[in-house]
Amino acid sequence: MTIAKPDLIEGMAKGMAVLESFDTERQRLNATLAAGRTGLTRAAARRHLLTLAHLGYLETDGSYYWLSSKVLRFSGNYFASARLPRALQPTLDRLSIQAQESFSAVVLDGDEVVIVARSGNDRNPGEIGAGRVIAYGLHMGARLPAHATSTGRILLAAKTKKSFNEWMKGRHLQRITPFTTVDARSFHGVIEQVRQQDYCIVNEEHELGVQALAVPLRNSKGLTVAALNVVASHQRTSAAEMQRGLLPLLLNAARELGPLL
Amino acid sequence: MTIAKPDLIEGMAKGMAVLESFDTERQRLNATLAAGRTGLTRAAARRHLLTLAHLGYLETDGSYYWLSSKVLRFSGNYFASARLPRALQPTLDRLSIQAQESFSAVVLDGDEVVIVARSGNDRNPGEIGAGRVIAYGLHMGARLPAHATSTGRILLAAKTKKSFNEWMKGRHLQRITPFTTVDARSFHGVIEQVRQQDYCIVNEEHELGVQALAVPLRNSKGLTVAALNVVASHQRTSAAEMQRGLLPLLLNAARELGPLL
DNA sequence: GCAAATTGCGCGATGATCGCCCAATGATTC
DNA sequence: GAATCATTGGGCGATCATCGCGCAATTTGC
Repeated sequence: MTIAKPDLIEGMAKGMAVLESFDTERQRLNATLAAGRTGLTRAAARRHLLTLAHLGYLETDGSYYWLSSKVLRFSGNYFASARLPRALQPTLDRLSIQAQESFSAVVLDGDEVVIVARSGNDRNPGEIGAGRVIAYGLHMGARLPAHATSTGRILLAAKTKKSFNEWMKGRHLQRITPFTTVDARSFHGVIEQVRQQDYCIVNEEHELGVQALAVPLRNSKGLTVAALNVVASHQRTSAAEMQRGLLPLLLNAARELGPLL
Repeated sequence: MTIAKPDLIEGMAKGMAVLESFDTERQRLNATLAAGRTGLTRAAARRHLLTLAHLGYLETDGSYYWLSSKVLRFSGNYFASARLPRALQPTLDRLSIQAQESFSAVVLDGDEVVIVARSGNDRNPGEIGAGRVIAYGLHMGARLPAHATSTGRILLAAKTKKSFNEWMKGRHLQRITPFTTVDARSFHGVIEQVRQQDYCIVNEEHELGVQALAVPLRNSKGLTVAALNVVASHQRTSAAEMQRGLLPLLLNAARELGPLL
C-alpha cells in the first residue's frame, strides 16, 4: 500500500489533506491558513476548500471554513459496516454500568490509537456547559498518542519484535506529562513488561490525575485486533485496587469477546 | 453554495462520491460495483479506490475495498470542534440516567437527520453477540429519513413555509413501515400540527414497535438548531405516558440548553 | 489618509486524468 | 476437458481540468 503508482488521483489526496487539516487545534481555517497547513499553494487550497464546501463537508461564512456535520456520514457508515465496534459496544456499555467507570476500545492507526467504541459517564457532574464537558476528550474517533496510553502500549506489545523495532526506528517519543516515558531504552523495557504480564497500567503519563488499565482483545486465532481499557481518577483508585477490582473484569470481557472478533 | 464555479476540483468530488458509496447497504465494493454506484467509469472508480486505499481511508484485499477506521478522523475532529455535540452530550447522558431511556440529538442534512449526540442503554440485554447489538441502529453519525422520524418532523416544521414547500416539491415520501405517512397532503397536516404543539410524537412510522417523542432545540435567538428526542418501546410506554412523563423532561432540557447553542 | 499586507480571482500553459482497448483470469456450458 | 463467454487488471496517448502566477480590490496598521 505504501508504493504509489502513477495512477493515483492527486486532487483527491490534496482534498483529503485539506479536510484533515481541520484538527483539534485548528478548527476554523481560511485559504491562506489551509495552504500553510497542507503545503498547497493558496490558490489550490482555495479551490479545494470551495469544492469541499460545495459538496457539503465544510461550512463557510465566505472567508473561513469549518467542518460540517456531513463528515459524520463516514463514521456512520463505518460504524454500520465495521463489525468491530458493533461487537464491542454492548459489552462496553455493560462494563460501564457494572463498574461505574469509563471504558474504551481502540485500534492502532500509525502512531496514534483511535477510539472505535466507548462508554461511561465520565462527564463532570454539575459542570454542564462549563469548560470541558466530555472529560479527557475521549469521544468516538478521538486519537491519542500510542506511546503514552495503556491501549497504545498493548497494541505495540502485540507487534512482532521486528515490527515494533521498525515502529520505534527514528521515533521521538513526545513528552505529554512530566511522567511520560520518553527514553527509547526505557520504553523498550516498558513494552517488554507489557508482553510478559499481558496487561498494562499507565499512570499519569498521558494526563495528570488519570490512570488507565488496558488488556488486549484477541480474536479466536489469537491475533490482537484491538485493546480495551478503563480510565479512573488517580486519586480515587490506586493501581493495586485497579488490578484487583477492574483487571478481572477486563480479562473476562476480553475472553468473552474473543469469538466475536 | 449550490452554484458551482468552473474552479471546483472534479477529482475530489468523484473521490468523495466513491467514499460515500460505502453505505449501510453495501459495505464492500470492488471497482465495478463502485463504478455502478457512483456513475463513474470503471477505470476512474478503480483509480479513486486505489488512491483512497493508499491514503488509508479504505482497506483492501486486492479486489474488494471497505472503510477503514481512519475515516473516524473526520468525526473525531468534528466532535472536537463542533460546539453543538459538546454542548449536548452531558445533558443527554444525564437524561438517560434519569429516565432510563434512549435519547438522541440530531441535525437535518438534506432529507435525512444525522445523529450528532446520543446516550442511553438501548442494547438488548442478553442478546450480546446475537443479531443486532445496537438496538435500532442508532449510532453516532447514523442517518434516518426525516419524514418518518420525530426529530425530522421537528426540524421540517422549523423551516419557513416557503422553505418547507420547496423541500416537499416533487418529493416522494418513502414508506418505511405500514404506518408511515406517505401522502403529501397528510404530511403537510402532520407538520402543521407539529408547528402548533411544538413537539412531535411518531408512532411506529419508522420502526415497528418503536415510538419517539421529539422537541426542538432553539438557541437564544429562537432559531432551531437541532432536535432532541427519546425513543421507547411501543409496548412498554403509551403515547399518553410519554407525553406526561418524558415531555416535561425534554422541554426542560431544551430550555436549559438554549443559551449554550 | 497613505502605505503595506492580505485576499479574491482571471488566464494561458501544462501535465494529470480520462476512458478506450487488450490481455489475463475466472466462470459456464456442452 | 475444452472452448466460449464474462469479467477484471492495467497501459497509452489525447484532452481538458488544474496549476500557480500576477493583478486588482480590500483590509490592516500607523
